[in-house]
Amino acid sequence: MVTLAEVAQHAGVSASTVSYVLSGKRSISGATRQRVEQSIRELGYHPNAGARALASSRSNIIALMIPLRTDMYVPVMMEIAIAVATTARTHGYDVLLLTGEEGPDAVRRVTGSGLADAMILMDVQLDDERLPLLRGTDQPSVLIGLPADTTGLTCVDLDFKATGALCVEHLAMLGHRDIAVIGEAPAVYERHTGFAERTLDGLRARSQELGMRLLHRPCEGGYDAMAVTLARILDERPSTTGFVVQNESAVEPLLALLRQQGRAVPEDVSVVGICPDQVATQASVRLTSVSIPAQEMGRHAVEQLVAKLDGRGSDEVLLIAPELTVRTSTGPAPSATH
Amino acid sequence: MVTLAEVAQHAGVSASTVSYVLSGKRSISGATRQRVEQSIRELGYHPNAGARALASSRSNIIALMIPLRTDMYVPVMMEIAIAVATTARTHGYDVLLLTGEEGPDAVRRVTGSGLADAMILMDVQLDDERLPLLRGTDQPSVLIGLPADTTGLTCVDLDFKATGALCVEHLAMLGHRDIAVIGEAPAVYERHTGFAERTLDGLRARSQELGMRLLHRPCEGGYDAMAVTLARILDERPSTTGFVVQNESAVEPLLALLRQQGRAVPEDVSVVGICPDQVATQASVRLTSVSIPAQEMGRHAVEQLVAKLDGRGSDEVLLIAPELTVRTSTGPAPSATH
DNA sequence: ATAGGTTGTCGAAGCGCTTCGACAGCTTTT
DNA sequence: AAAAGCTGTCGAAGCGCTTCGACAACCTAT
Repeated sequence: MVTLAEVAQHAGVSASTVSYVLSGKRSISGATRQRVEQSIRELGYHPNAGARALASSRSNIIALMIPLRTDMYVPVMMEIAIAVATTARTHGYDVLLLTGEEGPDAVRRVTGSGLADAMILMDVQLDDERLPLLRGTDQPSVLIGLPADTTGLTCVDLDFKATGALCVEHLAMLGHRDIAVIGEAPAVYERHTGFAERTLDGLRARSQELGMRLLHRPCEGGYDAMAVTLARILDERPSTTGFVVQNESAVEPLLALLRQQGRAVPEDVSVVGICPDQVATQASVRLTSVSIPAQEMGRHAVEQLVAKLDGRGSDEVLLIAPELTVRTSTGPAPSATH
Repeated sequence: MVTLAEVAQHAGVSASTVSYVLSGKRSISGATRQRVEQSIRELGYHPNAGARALASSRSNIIALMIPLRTDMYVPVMMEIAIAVATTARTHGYDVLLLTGEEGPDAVRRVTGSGLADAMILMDVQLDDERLPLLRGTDQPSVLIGLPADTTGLTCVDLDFKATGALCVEHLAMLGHRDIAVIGEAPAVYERHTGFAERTLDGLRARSQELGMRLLHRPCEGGYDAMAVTLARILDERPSTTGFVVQNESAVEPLLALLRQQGRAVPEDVSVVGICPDQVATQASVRLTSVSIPAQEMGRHAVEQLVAKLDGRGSDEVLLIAPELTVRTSTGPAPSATH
């Protein structure tokens, strides 16, 4: 293991000079810099992370807490995680992966031990028990998702309320009057996950404003659960012509079931998805959808954090405006006179 | 920030004693231990990770390198990552998330800087460029996946060759003679990903032994790609009655297309999947499948690594025996006289 | 009673780095 | 020509922990 001191000796300078070459915190003459860089290369020197962390009280690590359960949005989580890791590297940070399992203890542990300089939390619940800890520490953090009370917190999320409204508007514009929402699994609502409730708010508020009738049914993913849910919906409200699907693992089952029942998409019923673009374009019908900007959220979260660590940046809530892409799963409502 | 020294003072012992209480590396009297533990609790002490790493040259971190691209097996990757993180925690380790993006450089960086004590590599290619580096260092590592040459390496993977054979055997037993394999995306084969080729080996070898005819076609995920591939297969070999699907994002499209063409599953054609159980049970037909034991692989990888770090353990290749679960997507081949 | 073991604790050295103050050698200002 | 300001470099202190050797204090055996 090559040390700073060895590099210094090899280059004929003092240890501190090498350190300053590395950090750029003091000016170094071109000649010296080159000599040092040459030695670093020749010796294959890598700064020791532990020593660096100890001396500077900076670990250059960002902790990312992902949910343990995989009952929703797995591809989204993965995309966010990858975006976080990639963006972090461009700023010289590495990413520590924490699972939700430890809960608040993980926050304490990471904060207390100086393992990470900052944290990103995913799968935030409306009244998340980790929040008091975040507020009580001076370690920067960013939430991906929105809790009930955001004071003193920095958050990024898709504007799910606007998303709900946008879906409704699109269907309204096409003349649909009775619409149904295929929601997330019941468990997601039970644990009060912000995005699910906010979407519903948006859907309800806008459909009321527009004089539409809306049915909301939670639904586990998969074919069987979807079959039951769809039957119930069509039984209760046979006039339903528009669907908004939030649970991405219900998308394909819904399309298959509709087909099976002889309901053509988009001629007889329209379907709008809230899902990553990949899901929308790979479905059996190219889905009109509001995409979930996973990458953007991950990237933004890291950049906020880096700004804070550099003393710039501040607490703020960024709600990304939803964008609806029209594909081939939505069309004019079948005329009522038909 | 509370330090060891403060705890020591508070408990009326020396710093080293506190350290030994924490590590258990020397025997400490019950009375002293309790006093120290009490002080730790009262002061809310957390050992500083950097200092610990520096002094002990152990970071208690395991690096996990996941693939950057998400063109395959996203849920599997996620499950492995979560299993790794969870298992690592039970052994006192944290997990550092690296993306494949940096390639071999990441290995050098982590090894050189002592950021992590060990690494787990996923998405290993037959002739992976990271392997020489692993062999050239004394840092323990485990591969999830199998390269061409495993000398000096520790690997875990599903026995994909046996998996291929098992799928063929199952279909053979049911009387199928002409079978088709829906493979991974062409890109996966182009970069020589071990598991894809090994599966194919197993499929080919066993079908030849059993006198079956086999067609293999790579296939991107999604409905459109699957439609093209299926049409080609049925055009070339209309007598095909058995399908083996390796690309999990082709499962549902295939089922939908078969249904659409009036081919009943399992009466007219049988389908075997190679995918996580969740995919198999959530499909529109409950899929007979060989499951991918993501959790088991993640857990085993960590345990191997921990064993190595403790001086136990050795290089070995663990191929997990495949298990085929019969569900409702396979049945006897339609009789030839029909 | 004495040599030889244990057991529990302490002090000090050091892990490899960052950073602060000092200062020599310049250049610029007055 | 002296004062003032830059630049580039160095030495030393110290970050918070682990670990090694030392050594009291006690417990066996002989």
